[in-house]
Amino acid sequence: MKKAFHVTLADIARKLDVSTVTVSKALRGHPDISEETVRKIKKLAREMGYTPNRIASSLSSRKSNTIGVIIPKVAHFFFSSVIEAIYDAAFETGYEIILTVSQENAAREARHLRSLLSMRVDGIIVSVTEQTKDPSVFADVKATGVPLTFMDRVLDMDGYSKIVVDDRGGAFAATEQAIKAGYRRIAHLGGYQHTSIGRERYRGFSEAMALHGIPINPHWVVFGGFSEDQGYNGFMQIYSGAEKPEFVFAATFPISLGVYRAAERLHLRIPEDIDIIGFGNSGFNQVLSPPLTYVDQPTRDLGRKSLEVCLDHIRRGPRFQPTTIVLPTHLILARTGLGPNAAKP
Amino acid sequence: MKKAFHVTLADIARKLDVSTVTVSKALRGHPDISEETVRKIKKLAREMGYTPNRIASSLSSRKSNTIGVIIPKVAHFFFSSVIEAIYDAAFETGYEIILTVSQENAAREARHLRSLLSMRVDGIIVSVTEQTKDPSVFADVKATGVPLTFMDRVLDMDGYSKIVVDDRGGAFAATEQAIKAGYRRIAHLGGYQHTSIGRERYRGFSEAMALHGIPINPHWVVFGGFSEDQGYNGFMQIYSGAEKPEFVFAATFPISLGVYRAAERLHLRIPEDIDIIGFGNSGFNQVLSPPLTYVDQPTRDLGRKSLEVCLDHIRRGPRFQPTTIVLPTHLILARTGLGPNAAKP
DNA sequence: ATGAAAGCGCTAACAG
DNA sequence: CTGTTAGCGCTTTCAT
Repeated sequence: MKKAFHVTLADIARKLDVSTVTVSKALRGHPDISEETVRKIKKLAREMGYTPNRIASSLSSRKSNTIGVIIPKVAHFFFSSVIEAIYDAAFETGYEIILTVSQENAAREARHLRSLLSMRVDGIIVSVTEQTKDPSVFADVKATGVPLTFMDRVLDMDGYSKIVVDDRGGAFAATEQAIKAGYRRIAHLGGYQHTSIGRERYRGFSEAMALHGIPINPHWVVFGGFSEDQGYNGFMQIYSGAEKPEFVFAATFPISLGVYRAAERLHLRIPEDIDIIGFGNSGFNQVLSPPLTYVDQPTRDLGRKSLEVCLDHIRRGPRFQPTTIVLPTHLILARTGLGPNAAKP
Repeated sequence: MKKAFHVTLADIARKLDVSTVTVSKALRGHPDISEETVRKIKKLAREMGYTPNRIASSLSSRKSNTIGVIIPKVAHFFFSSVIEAIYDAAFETGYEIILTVSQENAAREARHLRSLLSMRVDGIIVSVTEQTKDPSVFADVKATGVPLTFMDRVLDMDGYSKIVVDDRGGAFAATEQAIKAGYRRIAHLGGYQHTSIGRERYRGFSEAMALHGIPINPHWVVFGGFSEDQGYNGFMQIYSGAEKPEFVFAATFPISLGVYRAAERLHLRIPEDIDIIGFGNSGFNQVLSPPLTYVDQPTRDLGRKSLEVCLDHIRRGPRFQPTTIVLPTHLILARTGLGPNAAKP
């Protein structure tokens, strides 16, 4: 046996003394062919171990039945959870997913985008990196006419749909919860302000502060990225100041984790010395020590909805009207004793 | 503008009054073409926004430059971490990954396998589901000549490589650690015994028990699957018996989590009432309450190595000699006080 | 150094 | 119902 062997339509056609077209139609369930022939063809195809060549089929039909996805990370609960939902939804519709991982690197993101275009995916779903500022790469996609859907971390471009969660509302609720619990010395560890979620979460935070007439201490606000290390460093920076906060609103789960680590390092007890609310679940927020109160994001809905909208765009073509969908977030209280009163009885 | 517009080699050729062959060669850096022409062609290609059509290229060249991957889950630290490593390695080599997710479902796994074959991937990496018993689906792949590499959860078939971690050694070390700490009433929450990792981890466990002359209490061994719920149920079942263990060796991280949940439910303190060692990291084993001692798996190495071996198989073709690579595991002690003596001073 | 010819395996359009 | 004719966009000989 040579390199790789595959049975073709022609192989089947020859044996049955029919044309490849007949075989093609029969196998795809085209109504043209008689039941009798269909049965014979399908049987032989199975016996010969026929595997349709999707590459040839795509070239000919000018559609690949694939959706390209670009995300910043995989090994994070949030993204892996969204991805899993996208995969489940795609499986149901028969589409295949071409996933690419930008690793929070804008240059890599751009390369993946080109690659997906090269692979002639029928649509693209992208959650941009934390560095992405230049929308021109995405503007190029427009010239190709390939539908694109932004998810969670979006760019402000028209012509494309955006599926996001209610970042501002979630941040507002978290901050307000802290205020209502009695905290006044409130810090915020946020993401970069050029990212949509970084901006929106900060906005929710500051709106809640303003509404309750609490001034924001600029030394207590750090926009240092979404990662655990950045959360750790950010908290260290804040806590190295003369004035110490008693509460932190962390913009992502990894940031929260960084705060936990920093607190341990500084021998601060949570929530007695420093209390915290995070954004995003990890699957074990409840098992952390202490359990972490957080803003829950509907990750599965995000995934499913993104794919749904993307497919819709593909099907409708140019007639498609881009939409922006904002999915609700929910504050999940991990423990009852939040607040300075509860903490220091 | 119509559906989707893409510049072709012919478009470029026409403008420059050369043949498509020349353009194709120039763009691929074929030595045939003069520097002069190459420059002109590349320049125009860029200006016209040419994106090579990989589908056409694949059909023609009979290689897709893609690797198919089948894994049981994404939203789990272990798998998402392995995947991320595969993606990084693939990015460096210019291969694209076609990831599929079986969701621990053997039927779905089989469908994904066919799909990958249809997409004419150049190689396949698979970690089988916890249900997978029938190797015939994978035997079919052999007829196609497409290289396949098993990863972590493997099937015993020859002709294919296997990249695994030292499950038995890790399980042995964990169990022995417990024994040395003074525990005797030792339970095991394991995976199904028809899976490679379920078997190997149990084997390591029983070998350690045997070596130290500790009889295995059959009521304290449950083979109930790898998930959190299954861990929870398994522990509940064990603990509902008359005799209670004082230590559990959990075969996966989710199982450990299930034990944490069950312990909380039963108002058991860890480690005072029930101590535990798990298998696999989650990224926050240290932040759990209490921190979890565990057998660490080299997830990134698993991913990189699998891709490496797969590419090797592709390059060498039939001359390739399948290998089995066993990567070392390490016991990571989360706290010093493991053991009944430490726990009850 | 360049190009003409011949397909890769399949599907769309149209005839019969 | 079935088949013929033409490609899809690219690469691979093999001439020139």
